[in-house]
Amino acid sequence: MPEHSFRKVFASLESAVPPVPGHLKPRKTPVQSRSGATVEAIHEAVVQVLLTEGLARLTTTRVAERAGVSVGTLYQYFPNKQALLFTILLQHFVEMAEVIEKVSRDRAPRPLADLADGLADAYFSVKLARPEVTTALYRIAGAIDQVRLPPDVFKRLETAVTQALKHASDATFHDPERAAFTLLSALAGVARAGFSRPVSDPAFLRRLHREGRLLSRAYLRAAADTAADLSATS
Amino acid sequence: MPEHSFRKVFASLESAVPPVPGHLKPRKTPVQSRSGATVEAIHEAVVQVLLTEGLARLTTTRVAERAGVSVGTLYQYFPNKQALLFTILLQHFVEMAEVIEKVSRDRAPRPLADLADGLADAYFSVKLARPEVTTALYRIAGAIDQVRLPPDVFKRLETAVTQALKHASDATFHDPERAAFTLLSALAGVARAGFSRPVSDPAFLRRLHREGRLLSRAYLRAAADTAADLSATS
Amino acid sequence: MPEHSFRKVFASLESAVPPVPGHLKPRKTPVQSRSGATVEAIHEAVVQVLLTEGLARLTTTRVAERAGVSVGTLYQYFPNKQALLFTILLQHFVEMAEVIEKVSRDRAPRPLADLADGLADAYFSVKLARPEVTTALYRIAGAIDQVRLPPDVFKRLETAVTQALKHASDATFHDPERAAFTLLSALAGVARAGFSRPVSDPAFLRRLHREGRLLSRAYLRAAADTAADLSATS
Amino acid sequence: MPEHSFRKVFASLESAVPPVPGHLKPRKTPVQSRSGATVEAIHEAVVQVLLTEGLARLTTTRVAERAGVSVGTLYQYFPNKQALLFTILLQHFVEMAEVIEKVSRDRAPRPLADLADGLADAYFSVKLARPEVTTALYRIAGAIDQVRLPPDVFKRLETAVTQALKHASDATFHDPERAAFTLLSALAGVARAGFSRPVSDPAFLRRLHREGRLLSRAYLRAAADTAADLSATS
DNA sequence: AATGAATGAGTATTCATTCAT
DNA sequence: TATGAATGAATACTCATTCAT
Repeated sequence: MPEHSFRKVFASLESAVPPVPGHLKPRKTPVQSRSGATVEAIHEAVVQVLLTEGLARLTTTRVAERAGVSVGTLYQYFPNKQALLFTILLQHFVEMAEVIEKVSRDRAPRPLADLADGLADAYFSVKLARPEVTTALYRIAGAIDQVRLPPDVFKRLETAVTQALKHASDATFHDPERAAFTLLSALAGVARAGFSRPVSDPAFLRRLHREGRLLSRAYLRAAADTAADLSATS
Repeated sequence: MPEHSFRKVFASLESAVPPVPGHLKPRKTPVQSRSGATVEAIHEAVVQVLLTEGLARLTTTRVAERAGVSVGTLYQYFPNKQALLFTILLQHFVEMAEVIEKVSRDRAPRPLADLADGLADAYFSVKLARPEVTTALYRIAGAIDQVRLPPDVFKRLETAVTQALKHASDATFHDPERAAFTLLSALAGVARAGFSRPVSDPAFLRRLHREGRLLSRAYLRAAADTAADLSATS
Repeated sequence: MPEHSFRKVFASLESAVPPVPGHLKPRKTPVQSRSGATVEAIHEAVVQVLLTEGLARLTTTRVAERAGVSVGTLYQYFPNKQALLFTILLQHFVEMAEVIEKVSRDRAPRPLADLADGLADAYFSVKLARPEVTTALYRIAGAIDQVRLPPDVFKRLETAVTQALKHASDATFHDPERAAFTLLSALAGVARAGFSRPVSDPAFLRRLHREGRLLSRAYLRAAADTAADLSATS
Repeated sequence: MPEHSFRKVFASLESAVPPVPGHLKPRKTPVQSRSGATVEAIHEAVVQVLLTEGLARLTTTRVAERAGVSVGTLYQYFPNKQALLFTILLQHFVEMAEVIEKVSRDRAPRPLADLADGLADAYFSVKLARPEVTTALYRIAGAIDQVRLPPDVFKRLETAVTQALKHASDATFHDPERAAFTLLSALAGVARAGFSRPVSDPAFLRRLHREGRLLSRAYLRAAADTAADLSATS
């Protein structure tokens, strides 16, 4: 019985920032086709500028330029610079959550080892989908961590993993939230270290993925209520 | 035989930046006691400003003020603002390396489980020594991820862990560098996630540490050459 | 015989700006009822925005929004933002002139005291009709004092007062323009001071009016040709 | 017994703004001679830019340029643009207050007519001292009236006039504050109207002054507790 | 050595105005 | 005619860095 649930870690973030900070919401919903394209172009421009110029040189003007629009237009869709970064980070987290949710959803319980692989695969599939984008995201992270992402996003991720853990056919978790937190953090650490390099080498990234699997399996097996103990009592 | 050694991960950083970028070296070596005190005061001031004001409000003038010296004096010891941040980060890494080196140095080989705990303990002992400082360091990280730390520092850390792994009395590693890299990255991920919160709760930090141990033991056991173990049993 | 007529004061403004600056004229005369309504709505919107948001937040977009039309439409009726402010100020002056003209028009000569009261009453009746509008107008004043109102407007006001002074049955003015100028300026000063407050208190405004009367009577009596009267009696 | 003293007019301003708004205070007190000269140069530059370019083109950069310093230096002495305008306006009011205080201070009671002239003379002496500065001040007024001058300044002015009125040897005032308010407002109106012209003609300004005297005498005589009534009772 | 005043490039953001639809 | 998305010039303010004293 944990005196301080890991769920609190994320919960504590909630008080600091309202669920969806008003000043970070897009100003207008892009309904017209042109608008949609513009927003997309700006998104991509942020990534490009981040990759080629770095966070320090990421100015609103530069992003607009790269996107082929005027600053004014940029500000029509994003209330401020933070929102620019925020959006692409948020999008990434949502993507991640969706993929992880799939691991256990609509599926029969599976052996823990399978789940562990599934989680690692899900995690790295998103990270590896567009390596440059992932790299760009790590550049951003520091600049955002003040005005944090809406805690919902974190919670959703954590919950997705927690759910997956409950789907294990051959293991139970005393404190699944804690395990979910640690697993996610560890995978994040490995991914971050791997992507914190100017260039991403495909072969290296593949190995990174494999290490992630190894880590996932090993940690989860260790964190589960040891079967050994249970069988011993019988 | 890895087609792409993990050592390369850090080595690849070398090309981007000269080993010890000249413009980040302290301008004068603090030989006099007064100078030493000044540098120390500035160090501490950086941490304090970071903690109380945040990265965005960390200006050279403010740091100088807090340190009780003039900006001019600050620039006598640090060539630029980057160097200011750089220095305290570097110091942290050196500290970390020293502690990890102690794990295996001048010691007889030990069981892997012991080593795993020793490494996790070493890692968290540094992180938990001054939690606020650790928090401050994570704030910085993003800001200097452009001008990276000299790869030596990373390599030294990685090497320290690698050496420790070789000290295992009951396990061998096919690719100890890889294991060292993954272990360090995973621990870093857990620590980062734990400290990326406005307030650090001692109880939570203790649990973080315990999770680190669990992770360390589990991963290392899994990463070790299982084939050897199997042949031993036969 | 004044070596420098007070009429010149306003006349001197003429050289600076063409009588009715082309770029401030409404673009189209609102002949249709719909157009008339639109212009009226914009007028009112300017006042409302000014009152609720302040001059600094008076943007063309905001005015259009408040008026329930698009910016484009606004620009169909007003060539630029200046014109927007200009128009409502102009309207106010015209109103004022009309009311003051009534003081003496189609009326038999009256005692100066009566006229003085009449002028003050006229002046304040306009200012007090919609106190919030008056307040809004003072907010604007500074913003357009560059591109001044067409001097005609001032002249018309001054002339109206001058005419009234000539209607005095018991006094003559050596330089009625001068007296008109001073009286108008003084009343304007009192009104401005009174309205330059966040909130308008009805009781206070009533007293303001009374002071205006007192001022008007006192000044006009003093400014009238007392010498002539005295010599006449002797 | 007025149900709403005129003193309230100014008092009501007090609640809106703290006596000396922190963000308008000069950042550093100019102790060194160079600093003093710099501040003075900036002061003068504000006036010059206002006169030659107008309020709309009064930018901090432009002022700094005109003053022969960098923007940075300007901001070393003035926390923001408002403060720039604020300062010269404040200075003007202080000057005005000082001159008006002299009218009655250290003086034996005098006839009301003398005092009236004295007040008008004081008022216009300040306005006419540097006509261009006065003109510049009127341009500013509009831009400031949001963040008002510290009410102390107004009160000091009002008090000075009130005191003077009490020094009349041949008249008493039922509500001297009210009279002070009206007189000041009226004089301000006349001055404003006179200076709201591109060019100031000395001859015209002289006449303005004379009208001010006339107005002052006439109003004060009328506002005083009528001697007629008193003599009537005797 | 120390100081801190001066510098000025750099940046986020606004808003009047236009014009294709 | 009406719309409102797009434009981009303009501006207040900051802060790393220098250098005369």
